[in-house]
Amino acid sequence: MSKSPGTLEKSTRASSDIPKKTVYRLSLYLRSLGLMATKRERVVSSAALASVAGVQSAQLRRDLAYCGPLGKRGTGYEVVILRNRLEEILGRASLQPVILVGVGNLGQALLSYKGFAREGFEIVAAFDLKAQKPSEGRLGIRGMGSMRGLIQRQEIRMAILCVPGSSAQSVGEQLANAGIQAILNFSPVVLHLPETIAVNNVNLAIELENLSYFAR
Amino acid sequence: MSKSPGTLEKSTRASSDIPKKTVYRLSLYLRSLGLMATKRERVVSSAALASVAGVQSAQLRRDLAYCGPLGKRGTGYEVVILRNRLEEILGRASLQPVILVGVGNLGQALLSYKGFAREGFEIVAAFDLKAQKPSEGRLGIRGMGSMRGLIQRQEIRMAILCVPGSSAQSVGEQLANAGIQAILNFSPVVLHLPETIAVNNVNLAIELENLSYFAR
DNA sequence: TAGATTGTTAATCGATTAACAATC
DNA sequence: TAGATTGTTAATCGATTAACAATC
Repeated sequence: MSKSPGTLEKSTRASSDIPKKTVYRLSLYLRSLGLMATKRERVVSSAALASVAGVQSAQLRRDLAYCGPLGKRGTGYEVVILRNRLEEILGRASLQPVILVGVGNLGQALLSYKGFAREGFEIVAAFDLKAQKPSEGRLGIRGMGSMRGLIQRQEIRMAILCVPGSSAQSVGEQLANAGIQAILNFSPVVLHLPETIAVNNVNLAIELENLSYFAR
Repeated sequence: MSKSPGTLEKSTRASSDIPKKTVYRLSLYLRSLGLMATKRERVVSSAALASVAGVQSAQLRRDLAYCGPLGKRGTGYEVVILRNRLEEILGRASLQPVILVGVGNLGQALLSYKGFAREGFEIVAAFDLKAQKPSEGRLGIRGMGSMRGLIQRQEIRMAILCVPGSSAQSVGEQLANAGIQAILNFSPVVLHLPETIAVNNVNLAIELENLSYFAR
């Protein structure tokens, strides 16, 4: 998933020693813990947390083992302590600046989506072939020419890629050359980039097509 | 993912005998073949097609083996024939009607996204707590009360779920009860539904969080 | 025929799960 | 102490890859 991917596996490159799939599930656990924290729940067992996150308890314990010993045998895990530890590991402490490239139909939609900000990611700039002046509360759209400079000046690490398939590879290369480390790729092609660049693919058309197969 | 997913595995339930991950990759191959067909390429080897799709040639051949013998030894695969066969298997011949539930920030964005239609999926109705009259070229938004009836009258099989996490489980159950077979779930919670319902999860916040981990 | 490439089997790899000793 | 639940090891399962015989 997707993985989904659903769906399916979607990315390349391992950075630390935590397996990619485990890292993904840590995010899942983190969200479930957030829910429990707001309900003022103090401790949670691996069985309970696993059930909310939709995994097996053995898998959850194995995943958490990568984060060091965090639970208390016979009792379970302290919700807030575990949450804080996962936030630390996933690097959620800091607000991450992100750029968005390709402001067509989907790009426009994602620009106006407030869910990213809510989770600690700020879209600091948007780029497209045709630049546009900023307007009432709307981020301006810059021409592609200024992309490289901005990435380097502001030390941006992450990009959301929403350009058409026909230009995705070339824009992906520009991003990589400018120093971008990680790309969330919504374009409908597989990018061929150096292994040091992490790429997660989200292909909405394939997700639907995939579902339609399983819906008979 | 990509889940890819990125990222991760994202769905439940097997319908036929083709593995879920293979089905997903078949969609990937289909898109690469489309590209080649427009370039008037006649035949393609497993090595060439695999490279475009970003997989190993052995994996591609194994995936295609589920679709029956399609290639010619010593030569490769005929682009158009293979494409047609994959479309047939994935059930892309027919246009699939889909409903969208939850027209908040992201739902609104997806409603205006034209990529779905381009791939053979038509959003035939949208639902939200607050109904809205249709306007200039814009689909009307119906109240939740009319959802069940419409699903059953029009025999809708697929739904895109964009409601907040707090109501996702309950709306998911309503969809399942009304006869929906497959759900593309954008809400940030794991749905607990009967195994007969296929669910693909797309969690944009987790995708970004996941990338930020690998971007150091 | 010689060269190329498929379809398929067997080997490898990695991820999930079961089981249980450690221990709170 | 008795009961519960973790952390971890070993067993299982599934998916990927390498290798090659079949064959165009």
